[in-house]
Amino acid sequence: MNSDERRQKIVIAAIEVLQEKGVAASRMNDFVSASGLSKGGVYHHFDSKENLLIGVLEHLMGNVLDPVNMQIDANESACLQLQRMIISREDVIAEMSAYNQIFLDFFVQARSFPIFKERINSQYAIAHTHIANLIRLGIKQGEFKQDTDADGIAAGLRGVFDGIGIALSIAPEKINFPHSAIQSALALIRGITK
Amino acid sequence: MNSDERRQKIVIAAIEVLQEKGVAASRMNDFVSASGLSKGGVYHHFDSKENLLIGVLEHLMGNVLDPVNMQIDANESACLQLQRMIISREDVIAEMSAYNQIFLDFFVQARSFPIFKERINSQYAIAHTHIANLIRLGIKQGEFKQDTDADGIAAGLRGVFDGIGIALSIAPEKINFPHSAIQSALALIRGITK
Amino acid sequence: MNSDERRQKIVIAAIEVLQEKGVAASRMNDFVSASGLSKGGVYHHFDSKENLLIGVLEHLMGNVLDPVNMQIDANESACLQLQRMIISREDVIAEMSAYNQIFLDFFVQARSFPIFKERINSQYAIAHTHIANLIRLGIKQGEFKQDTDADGIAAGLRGVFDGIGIALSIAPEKINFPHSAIQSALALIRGITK
Amino acid sequence: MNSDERRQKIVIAAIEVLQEKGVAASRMNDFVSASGLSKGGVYHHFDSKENLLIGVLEHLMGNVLDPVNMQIDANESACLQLQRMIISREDVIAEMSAYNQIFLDFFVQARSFPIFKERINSQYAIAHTHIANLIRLGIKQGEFKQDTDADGIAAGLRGVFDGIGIALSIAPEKINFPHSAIQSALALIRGITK
DNA sequence: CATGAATGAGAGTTCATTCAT
DNA sequence: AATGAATGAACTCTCATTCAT
Repeated sequence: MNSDERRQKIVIAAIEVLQEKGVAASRMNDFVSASGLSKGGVYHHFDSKENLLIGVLEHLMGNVLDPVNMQIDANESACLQLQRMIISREDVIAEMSAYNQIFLDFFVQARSFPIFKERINSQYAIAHTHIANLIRLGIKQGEFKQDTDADGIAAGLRGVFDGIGIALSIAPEKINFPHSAIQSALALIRGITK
Repeated sequence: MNSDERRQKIVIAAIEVLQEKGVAASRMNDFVSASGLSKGGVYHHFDSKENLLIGVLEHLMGNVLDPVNMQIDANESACLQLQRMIISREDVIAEMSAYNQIFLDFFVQARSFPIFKERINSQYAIAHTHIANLIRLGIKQGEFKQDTDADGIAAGLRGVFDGIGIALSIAPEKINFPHSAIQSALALIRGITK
Repeated sequence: MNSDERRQKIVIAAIEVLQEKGVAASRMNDFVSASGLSKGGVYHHFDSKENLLIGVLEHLMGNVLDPVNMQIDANESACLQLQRMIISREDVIAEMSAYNQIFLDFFVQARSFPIFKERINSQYAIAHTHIANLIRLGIKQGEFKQDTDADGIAAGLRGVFDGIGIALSIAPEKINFPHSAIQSALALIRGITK
Repeated sequence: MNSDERRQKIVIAAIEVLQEKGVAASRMNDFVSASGLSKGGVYHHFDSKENLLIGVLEHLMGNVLDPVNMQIDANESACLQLQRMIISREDVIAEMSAYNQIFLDFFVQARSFPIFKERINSQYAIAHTHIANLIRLGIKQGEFKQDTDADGIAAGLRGVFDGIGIALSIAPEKINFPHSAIQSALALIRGITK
């Protein structure tokens, strides 16, 4: 098994640990046990816990979040583009359900791990700016109300998914995921439509 | 100073620490320093870090979240009641802005502190049920679309506030809090209105 | 209640704690709670934990061990004097049963509390010397075997009582206290009799 | 050095500490210093102080107490078997002299460490039952007096050794160990012989 | 490449004692 | 005399990281 494959395996094992225990409560030993390697073996591939967590973050961001179409077509309805983005991602969102808590966790931990902060922020900023720009396009096109707070609504849209994630972890029997999240997001967009 | 006053002071000092460092990175020594007491002095009032954090949680839940009107008037417009709840809480929400991150943090940490989970869940469940019931009332009254997913939208509403909180911590210059959160929430409600 | 009475009450409450928890595991707070006074109240009467324990030790040694007749009559059978000492103390021994563990505990702890050591040793030495002298008298009188190791047998006699105490705490259903202890002690004396 | 060897070394170093300071006054740091390892090094092999003490207890029980012949020959004189057991163990007893205090200490501490209690009790019960059974055999064979209290005498025999241990720690100059203990034990047996 | 024993700074907690009231 | 909040040194234990093998 080559080095990249080993790293991949360690990261995937670590994700399982993180899902079960959360970022703050996961210990290097937990990652080591889950990896099936020895302590030294893991450290051979990731020279610190921080770097392993960054590896996890990049794996998640690369494999789960990446395949979003970030192109804006200024000549097409912004509303349709937003809806398409949300709906087309139904499968991605379903897949994300398992990782949603880890993401939220990384977000929260980012405050005390400056290196996470940087990476998460830039990733977050890209998505946020993309959505806010679509909303601004919609305002310009006259589809959305003139007084719409593009950044506020963009943040709210993101929050809808986090909120569903939280609700899922508290009362899973009440939440139909990802259907609920998509319905809430679409309702939010409807709410800013003229 | 009597015991209740002192506990209150310790909790308030701890909240400042938590705002700055987050739950996972806050050490008992930080709480001790912030309190102005000695280590033993703090332990005299809270016999473990966990209990101090529970004290913080209860203080926040009692003082910040409590004063919400949980009465439902079945003869009044559900939509108006929802809007009033959101708008009337603008001052509470503004005050909460400072605590929003701590709440989210507690949510995330709840996985590794089962005692938090219990308390947060029950509090969360109360608010969630209240909002979902209002939405159901609106559906019955014919104000909201018949196919509205009451629990999903209720979770989404909650998420809007969390999402704004996250956005605030990442790009505070873009977010006008609490205005953005309220606008997003109102838009979401508009989106389910017939 | 005057000072002496208060001290007495504190000591008696402390003895109950010591019986339940043992010397090493008993905390000043336990003594305080048991006394019914406040922390400051107990410290008013005993200015340290060590002094309180010494108070307990002296109470036990004065009230439970004191009333032994330490007179040796060189003209009377040493064997009879020894037997009388053991038998006449049957009631004291029965009463002691409750305190036996505390005594043993103090003996063992004496190693790390030099101030106990001194008091316990002197008390122990008095009893040991008395018994050893009676045995020596018996050797001289020709009642006991010439090669009897007076100090060894004296220590063994003491040990019989400690041993019964240990057995009591492990298998109380098998031991008829103080009968067993007295029978063992008498057997030991018989064993050195010509 | 492999794990078993290291554990052994740590235990042996700890025994020296316990001999010097006693169980209650021995700190983890003392065991750490004595071991020559770091704090973490010791904790790598024993995950708590309690487990290290259990390791000590088992080492002592396995290495010092184990090699007693626990066979009873119903066709041989019980008295001879008892005497042989005591005398043949002279070397073991001499070796035990150094450990006797630790044993007694563990007995006393057993009250506050329930896990010790269990292990000590079972070990104690085995030895006690063996001796009591030998005494009962002697009664049946007509060697010992009919009214002999087998459990009481067995406990007394054990006590003789503990008592000598106590006397040793208080007045070592007077006690010829293990000779005294053996003489006392033999005298006790003689005392129940017809 | 891989192992796992070892490190040590620092975490949470305890507890005899003090002292303003 | 009595209170109990407060002190702080000392305790047990944790855990990311290192390094000889």
